[in-house]
Amino acid sequence: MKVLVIEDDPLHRSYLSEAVRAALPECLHVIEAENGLVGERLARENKFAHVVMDLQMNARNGIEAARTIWKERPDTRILFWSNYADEAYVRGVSRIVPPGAAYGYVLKSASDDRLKLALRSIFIESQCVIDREVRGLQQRSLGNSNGLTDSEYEILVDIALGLTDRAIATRRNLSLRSVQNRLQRLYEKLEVYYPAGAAEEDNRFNLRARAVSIALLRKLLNYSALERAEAELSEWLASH
Amino acid sequence: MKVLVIEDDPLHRSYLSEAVRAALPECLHVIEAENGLVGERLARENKFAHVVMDLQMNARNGIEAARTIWKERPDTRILFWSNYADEAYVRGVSRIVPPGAAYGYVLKSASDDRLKLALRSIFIESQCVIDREVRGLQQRSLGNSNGLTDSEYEILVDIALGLTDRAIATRRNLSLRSVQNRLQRLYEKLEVYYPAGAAEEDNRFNLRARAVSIALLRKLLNYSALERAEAELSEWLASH
DNA sequence: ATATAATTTGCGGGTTCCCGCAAGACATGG
DNA sequence: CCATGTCTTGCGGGAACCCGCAAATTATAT
Repeated sequence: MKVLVIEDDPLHRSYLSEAVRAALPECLHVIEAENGLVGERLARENKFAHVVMDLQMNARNGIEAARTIWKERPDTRILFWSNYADEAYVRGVSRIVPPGAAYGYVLKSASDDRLKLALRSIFIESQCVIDREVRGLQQRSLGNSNGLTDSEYEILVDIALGLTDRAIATRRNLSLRSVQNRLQRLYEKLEVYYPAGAAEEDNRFNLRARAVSIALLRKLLNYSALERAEAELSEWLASH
Repeated sequence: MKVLVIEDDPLHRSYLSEAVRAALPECLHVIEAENGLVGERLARENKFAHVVMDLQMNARNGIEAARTIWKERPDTRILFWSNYADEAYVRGVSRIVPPGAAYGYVLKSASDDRLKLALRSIFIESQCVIDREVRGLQQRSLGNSNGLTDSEYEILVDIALGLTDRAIATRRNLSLRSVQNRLQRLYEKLEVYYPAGAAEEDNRFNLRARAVSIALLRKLLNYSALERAEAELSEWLASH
């Protein structure tokens, strides 16, 4: 068995390699990559079936790397090892995992044992291992209670990118009014209207901008999500 | 000499303590804190004059911690050891450093030697040591060339928080038109208008929202800056 | 002190946003 | 089949945004 470790922090990288070697004595080779780009290349050249990677990396973000790896070999088993359980990350991962693939999401704050157990479960038993905290987010985002639906999340990203209603309408093939309709529901979900005990008559807030602000503060959005969305947008803009 | 180390990642924390001990043999005690809150408390109780800390921490962000530490003892020497040189961080630090205080800003990607040299320069020689990359940002943000002035940055933060023009006007003691004036200049600086070779007639972008988006992508703003601004805002809202 | 530049403010208007109302489209289930 | 619920679309209008123009104020420099 060979395992590819993709992580840009040197300390974390060596810790992770050590953990892999300890948890998987049957693992003969542990190869390290210091960012997503190198990771993608190594995965392609050496046909790794087992990968463990960070999500937040400078050169190329973990979600991007995972997407291309999975696109080329959908049966690759990937364990995400991240500092954060931002909903933006969790959504990003859920969006790209191929049907039936085995993957895992473990927080860096987890204990040594949890990490090693996860490594064995995923790479040996082909089982999905999702950190409890992360699991909670997934559930909540499915069950409507205070979680955004896909269409609401989509339009949230669109206004965060700075698109006008009209631009969103043409991009998503909707009428102008539908876009505004979805925005209304987004504003309700995000509780933009009366920010927890404020005055009633004066709207201090620009709803559109406030929605983005709240989403960022609640970590429904983060830098990496914006970055990906921006890339998709410029792609779409190019094809008019 | 006693040194206080504030860093929430265990691996980085022990690495940092080790570096301090190696660079400063005259240092008798190295005390560790695992987040900003604990760090503040220890600094207050033990009257540390030498602190090295991370900026991005969960419980309480490094900038907040540094502000309260400096407020209580302005002669404290603080070395910031951060993963990122986001302009948002650099601005945040510049804003709180007391006049004449010795401080440093070193990136985690710097070599062992650079870190140790910085530790000695600041703690022994009382000299400021700013990473070259960070220094570059500071210069650029002072020299107007493509950098935002303080008032432009201020209004950027205000629209990122989701305030209306009117709300900004009352908060900053300006007329409505002045607010919009500043916004115009902000939009010019951020190049919101014609995004590098797009169509001429159709404005796909909502300028206000796009400005925030661009600022986030360029790291003029980040989560921690937003968080601080939000705290200040709710304080101001309370006092009407 | 006077010229020059940069900010601030008011006015007016075109555009976009925000949304109530109401009618159609679509699915799900009895 | 109809009932019910969710989603979409059009219309219309009030509010907010964006900004050109021009006068007044303030800063900066020579």
